[in-house]
Amino acid sequence: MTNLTTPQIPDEQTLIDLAETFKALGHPARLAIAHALADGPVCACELANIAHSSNSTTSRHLTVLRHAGIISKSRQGQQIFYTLERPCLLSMMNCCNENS
Amino acid sequence: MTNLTTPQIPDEQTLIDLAETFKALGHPARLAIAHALADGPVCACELANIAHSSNSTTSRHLTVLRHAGIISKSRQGQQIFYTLERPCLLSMMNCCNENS
DNA sequence: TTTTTATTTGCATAATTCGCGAAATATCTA
DNA sequence: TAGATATTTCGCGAATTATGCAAATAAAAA
Repeated sequence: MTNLTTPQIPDEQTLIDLAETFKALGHPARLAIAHALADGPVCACELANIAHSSNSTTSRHLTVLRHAGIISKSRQGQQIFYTLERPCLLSMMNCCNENS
Repeated sequence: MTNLTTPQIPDEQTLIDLAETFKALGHPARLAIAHALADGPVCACELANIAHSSNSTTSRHLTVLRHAGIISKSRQGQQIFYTLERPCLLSMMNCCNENS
């Protein structure tokens, strides 16, 4: 007895977690940051330029993205490098861009 | 001279539009609504149950999703039916769910 | 046309988000 | 250890978002 319809709507906690991820991507600066990381890890200082925001604001954006599991951080000497943890991000962005 | 690296970060307006889409999906109730529409159009009255919200709140959620281009509306008799305009939504949700 | 059913909007309020400067931390270097 | 560099946290005002009730709209039915 197979089910050909769309799966049931996810349970509430799953929806909350998913919403957190989408919400994290729901800001131009954070989207720019995530996009920039598609090429590989980048340090926080450079990401502030990419986000066109102050260091403090950028740091907050990075925290939001990290809490959503979209990026991770690791120290290398004086600098902190951020890494994209969601390789499918670019295809997601493309999907949202389509006109149909 | 091909470019093997990730494309340039989208221009500001594109980022703003994309961010609006992700932001629209950044709420559990709206995510539940969008997910429910994957099977086909559903009327507003039923979506209120799915969203576990009042009619007025649900109506506002629907407006947000529609303004982001994620859903569309059409009247059928007394009811208004909403239709998913982003078939890739489910795969996007799966992407965000992966643990790596 | 009046009534009923479905949906949206105005309003008020509570909660959240955004952004930056200043202060606090952490690590490296002299 | 003292100083320089990189990053994060704090404080706070401004702007935005979320939510439900009640009123307003829209279209179908009587």
